Formats: sequence, C-alpha cells, structure tokens
Amino acid sequence: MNSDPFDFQDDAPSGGTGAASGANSGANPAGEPPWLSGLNPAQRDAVLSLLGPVLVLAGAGTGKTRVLTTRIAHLIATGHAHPGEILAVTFTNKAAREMRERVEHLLGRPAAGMALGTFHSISARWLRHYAERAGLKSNFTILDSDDQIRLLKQLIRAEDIDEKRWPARLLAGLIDRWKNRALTPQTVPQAEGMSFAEGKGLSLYRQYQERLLQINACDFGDLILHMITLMQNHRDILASIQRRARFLLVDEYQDTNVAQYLWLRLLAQRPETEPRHICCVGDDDQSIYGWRGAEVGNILRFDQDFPGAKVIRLEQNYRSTGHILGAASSLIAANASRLGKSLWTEAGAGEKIDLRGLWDANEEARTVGDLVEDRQRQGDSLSEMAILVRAGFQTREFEERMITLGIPYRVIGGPRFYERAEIRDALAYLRLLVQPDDDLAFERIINLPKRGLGTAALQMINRLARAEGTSMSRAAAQLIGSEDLRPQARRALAHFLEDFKRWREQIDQLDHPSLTELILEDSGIVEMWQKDKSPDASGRLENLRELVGAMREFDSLNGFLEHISLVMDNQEASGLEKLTIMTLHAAKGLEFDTVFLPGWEEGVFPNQRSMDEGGLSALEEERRLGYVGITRAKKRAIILFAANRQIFGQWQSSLPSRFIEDLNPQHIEEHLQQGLYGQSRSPRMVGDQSWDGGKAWGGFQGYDTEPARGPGWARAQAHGARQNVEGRGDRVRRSSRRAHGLQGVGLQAMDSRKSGHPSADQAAAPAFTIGERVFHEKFGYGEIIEISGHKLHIDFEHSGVKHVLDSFVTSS
DNA sequence: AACGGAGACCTTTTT
DNA sequence: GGTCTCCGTT
Repeated sequence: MNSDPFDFQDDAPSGGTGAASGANSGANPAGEPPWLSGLNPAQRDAVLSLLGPVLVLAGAGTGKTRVLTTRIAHLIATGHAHPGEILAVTFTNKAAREMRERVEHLLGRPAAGMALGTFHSISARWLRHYAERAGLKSNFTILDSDDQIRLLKQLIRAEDIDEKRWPARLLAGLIDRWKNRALTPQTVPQAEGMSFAEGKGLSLYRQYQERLLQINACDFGDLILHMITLMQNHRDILASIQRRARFLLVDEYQDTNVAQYLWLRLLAQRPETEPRHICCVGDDDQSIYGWRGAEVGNILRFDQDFPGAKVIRLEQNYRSTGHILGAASSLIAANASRLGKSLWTEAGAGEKIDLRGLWDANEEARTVGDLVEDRQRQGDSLSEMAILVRAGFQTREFEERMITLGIPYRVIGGPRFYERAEIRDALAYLRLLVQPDDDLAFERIINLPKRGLGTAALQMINRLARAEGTSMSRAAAQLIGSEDLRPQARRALAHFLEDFKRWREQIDQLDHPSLTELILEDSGIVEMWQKDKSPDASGRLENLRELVGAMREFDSLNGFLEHISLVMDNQEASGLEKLTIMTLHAAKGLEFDTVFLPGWEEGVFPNQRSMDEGGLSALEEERRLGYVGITRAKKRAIILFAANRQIFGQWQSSLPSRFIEDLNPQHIEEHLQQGLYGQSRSPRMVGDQSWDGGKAWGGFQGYDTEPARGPGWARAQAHGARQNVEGRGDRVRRSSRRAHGLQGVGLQAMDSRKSGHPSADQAAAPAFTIGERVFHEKFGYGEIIEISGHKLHIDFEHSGVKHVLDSFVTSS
C-alpha cells in the first residue's frame, strides 16, 4: 500500500487522455512490445482489446492474472492511459499486492498513482477523503465483525430483546446481507425489515447506522455502501472519481455482489456516446461465494449491462495434466447454469486421479500421511502438496496425523493474527489513542488490565455518554470531576485518562513502534501476561512483540491501523517447507503439484447444510468447489472418502459423494479398500443376492445406475457428450448394475434423509426392533434403542450410543 | 475476580 | 466431541 493514501486528485500529469488515438503507438517498430511475446491468441486478444467493455472468461489455470497484468502494462506503456487513470480491483489484498508487483515488473518501473486494491481498500481511501459528506470524520475507525457484534448486542439489549432468541450474530448477518445488496435503512423493503425480533430488524439497522456515525466508525459493508451513496448524490464526487477510473479492470468478477456491482456501474457510467473501458475477468465455474452475497448473475449478464461487450474465452490450461483436467471438466459439466467453456491442454495425460475409499476418517488421514511420505521419498517438496478440505473441522484429523508422523504442516485460515485477543487489546489502545471517540475500543480496555473499573463504573460512563450525546472518553473525563463515582474508581479512571493524555503527547516525540512499546509497558498489559501462568501466555507476549515488529514497516501509526483493519492476513515468514492444509475456499487461485481431496462424502461434500439452505443452486456451488479443488492440482490429485466419520461426536455412516459419479471414469484409478460398506455376513441385508465381496464396493459402482436416484442420473447421462478434453469419449457407463444389497439400502436411507427425492423403496426397511441386540464391525455389540427409517440409535457395550445406518449392523 | 457448570454451537469467509 | 459464552456461585 502506498504511503500517500489519497493521491488521486490532481497529481496526475495530463497526457494519457487521448485514449482514442493510435492503438499501437507504444509498439516497438521492429515488432511488438516484449511483454506480448508468449501470449496465446486469446490472451493476446484480451490484452489488446483495450477499448470498450470486455469480458474475459478465464478458466482455471489459463493465465488470467497474466492477462490482467499485461493489459495494465500495455495500457500504460503504449500511452493509452496514465497510471492515474487506471483503477484495478481485486478481492484480496494479497491479489492486489501480487498484481502490482507484476505490473511494475513488466513496466520496469513503479506504476505510481495507479489505484489498485480491493473494493474495500479503494473505497476506504476515498471515504476518508469525502468523510464529512457522509457524516464521518476522516479518521473514522473500521470495525471488524467482532466490534460489529458487540455494538449490535448493546442495541439489542437496549431494546429489551431476548438475546437468546435473537442473537446479535443473526442481526449482523441480516445487516451484512442488506449491505451486500446495497440496501440502506431507507431502501430495505418493508417486508424484509420485519425479519428480526418481531419486526424490529429495520429499526435496529437504522439505530446501528446512527450509532456508527456517533462513534465515527464504519463496518466493512459501509465502506462500499457509503461510497455508492456519495457517488449517487454528489455529482462532483462522482465526476472526480470517474476521472480517475477511465480504465477499469476487475478481477474475479464472478465474486462481486450487488453493492460492488453498483459501485462498478457508477464508476463506468458514461454518456451514451462514450465507450466504457471496463474489463472484467472471471470464471463462472469458480464462483464459490454465493453464500456471502456474490452474484454469479453479474457475470452471466455482463453483455446486457455493457452493450457491445466483447467476450473472450481463455481455454488453454497451462497448469494441469490431461487426466486432471478431464476429471475436473466432467465434474463441472454436470452443472446446468454455466456460460460454458472447454478447457484443453497441450500437456500429456499424466496420472489418473487416484480415488480411494476407506473405512473411516482415521484411515483417511493415515492414507494421506502415507502418501505424503511416499512423495517425499520420491523427492517431492512438502510445499508442493496440499490437503484441501470442505470445512474446518476436517483439518483436525490431518493435523494429528501429521504431528504423529513428524511432517511439518501449516493450516491456512485458522484464527488470524490480528484477530487474537491480545492483539485486539493492544490495537484498542492504539485506536483510542488516535481516536478518543472510539467507544468500542474504550469499552474493551477500560478494565484491561484490571483496574477496578467494573460494570458499575462502565454503566455510569455509558449512561452519561448517552445522556450528553457524547463519547465515553468525554463522559469519563466529566465523571472524574463529579462525586458520582466511588473514590477508588474515580482515581483509577483519572489515572487511565491521564495515561492516554501522556501518551498522546508522545505521538510526535516517539516513533510509533516505540510508542506502542511504551503503552504496552505503562498500561500494565505486559505485566498482566507475565503474571499469567496459563501455558499460552508466553505465546501472547510473543505475539505482542511481533505486532510491534510489524509496525516498523509502516511510516505512521495511522497507516498501520488502516493496514490492519483492511489487511487482516498474516504472511508466515518461516522458510521451512511445509505441507499446506486448508479449505477449498482458501485454495482458490493457488496451485500445487499434488492435491489431496478428502471427505468426498454425501453430507460433508456436498455439504448437507449448504444444500438444505440453498437447494439446487447451492449444490451447483458445491460442485464448483469440487472443480476448484481438482483444478488446483498440477500433476496429481487424490480424492478420498470414508464410510464412517465422527461428526460432532456422533458416528455417521456416509455414502461417497455424488460428485464422484460425475467424474468420467476414464480419468480415474480406483483404490477401494476391501470390505468397505460392511460386506459382512449379514443375514439381514435387504435383497442381498449377488454381493461379490469387495471388489466392486457397492456405493460407487452400483448406485450410479440406479434410476431411482433422480437428478444425478439424468445429468450423468447428459454430460458425456460434452467432454472436450484430451481423452474425450463417451462416458463409460458404470458396468455394475447392482442396485440392491448394502449399497441399495444405504442409498435409500440417504435419499430419504436428504431433501429432494424420497426413496420409492422405503417400505423395504429391514425389520429391526427396538431392544434387539446387534453387531457392528467397528463398535461391536449393542442394543437398538431407537429406529428412524434406516437410521438406528444403538447403545454399544463399549462405545456408547451411536447413530448408524441399519446396513452396517447385523443381528446377533 | 475467579471458577465452574449448563447450554448452544458446530460450513465456507474477505474485507 | 470440543469450544465458547453466559451466568451463577464463592
């Protein structure tokens, strides 16, 4: 991030204004500019189509970032645009940082004045400039979701709403969703405003916004929302910004939400006669943030929004081998709503996808561990391997296994550095230092470390602040001049305020890291942790030291605070090679030689809750997630699933993911564990006539061809013809038609449990009775205490009550 | 202020 | 099963 946070005024030398002139003015007369060499025709087209609206549909691994960066470099180097007229938006700060580096590398010089950042960071800069017009001061605080919740909690309490029934996080979610749709308290539809605490939703939203202005703060959504409102209501602001955004570039367009879309529309707004130089890059197949408001619709109707838009498809993949690409394509082909792309590669077929069915999650982790060690023996680096899970809880078993094996790993996406309590405490001190009206910071640290200012004192301060319509700091200052507080509390409060006064006097004397150190010492924070005997206390002190270290990279305290409220990522410096464990979401945009994809089971992936809430469109989003997962792999992908898994302390039996049947078997090599899905000698198995004892472990080979299964079946047949990848061919029908036996039973049980397709054969439930003694392969003997369909609750002699499917159990 | 018990939660997550 | 939050007790 640049030191000058708002350099977009008139510092831009004019000169790049003649966009319409000579398209090749910057080209080397001897040929073409060097940065264009090595681009394939589609990429080249995307780089050179500088004028008018352009949509680049860039499949996974097709060189999207390269196109974007080259395009920017080309704009500048050919004189089509001055850096100060370019505005490029990304979704993460990391992406922004990388993009800037690459552009400057191509140009061979800094691209000073170019606005390149996230929607939020760019908005924040503008908003600081125009703060007064939005009712804020330019040093406003950016609240994170933690602060947001605490604020909402106060409002909910003040309204006498039952916090249990109407938790603050629910309201926070509601407000976030409104903001994602660019709805202010004035524009929330009447009916929706009623949706919290018997109709108080909208009123709470309004109060929340008022309160934010009072404490001179914004939440993340406000950054964008305020800017939209400002641009809509003030022509001068809009004009000034548009001047700086003559050439717009947007990365990951499929992830934009409605508010971001409106933001872009305002920036791109031009008189009819003028072209809109907007270039959006995205991949509808990698849209995985629908659940937080992203609108795939934005990318799907780009050419309606921007008439005359040129659509360019990047389809040559440079990342993965043929089998990986083939498997991924066959999976995504099962989705109905897509713009459609056909990735291809010049790389060889490579290794097939390694598909492994295992008994339980434990074995899954062991298998991955073994395979990782195998790769290491082959000389592969750990940093080229990753385990990509659907949900956070899955990381645990892998972490445990890696610890046992002594394999260094890192988990991405755990609690982030700046979200840790001790860091947030320290930051609250700094926030209050520069912004005395920051009530949330005040409340956080007023009694930290303990200084005898408990709830009573806090309440008194709060009441006065409300009565006077002022901030808590000011109210507190007033209180120490009065007799309202007990002498002890009064002294403590006076001391607290004096500390801050003293520190503020030091702001110009000391550099900010030293000042922070001073504050941490003086306030007693350091002492507090030193006295703390809990095992993580030393780590917390370590973190505080790290915080001071991180500050040194910024030239001002304000610059640092801006950075941490927007850029909450922690870049790990450690040079040690490590295996990466992270969620599929976090993996987007990354690549690894070897990718492990565990937990491909119904319920886990696709995730049950996701489907319950979002239906078919959520299922498609899950499938895109699978597509993202597979396409992270350069050389090999291993997909795993387990028949049994403990979820929230309950054993669950599960069937392999329906996504596995979407995969074209040509690209798959199965390694199925013997005896999976209880090939036991069960006399109870419904219709078990032809079980062949293991090889064709049922679920997978069998259920694909079960017509009763519904949508999956129809899709599977339809998409064969669309194969477009190396190794194309009609989809091979699964050979086994065994639709009965264990797998049949399990299937029915699953189906009836899931939304959608009730099984036709439910009547065929085996006749277990409550109280019956049964045997389970893993849990041994037990007694049935409850039956619901095919799901049994069994009290096992050695392992307690478990929920298992009846197909895993035999009567004893 | 410090402990502990009860209850609720448990998908993904950037900014 | 694990963790977090709240609330009541000491």
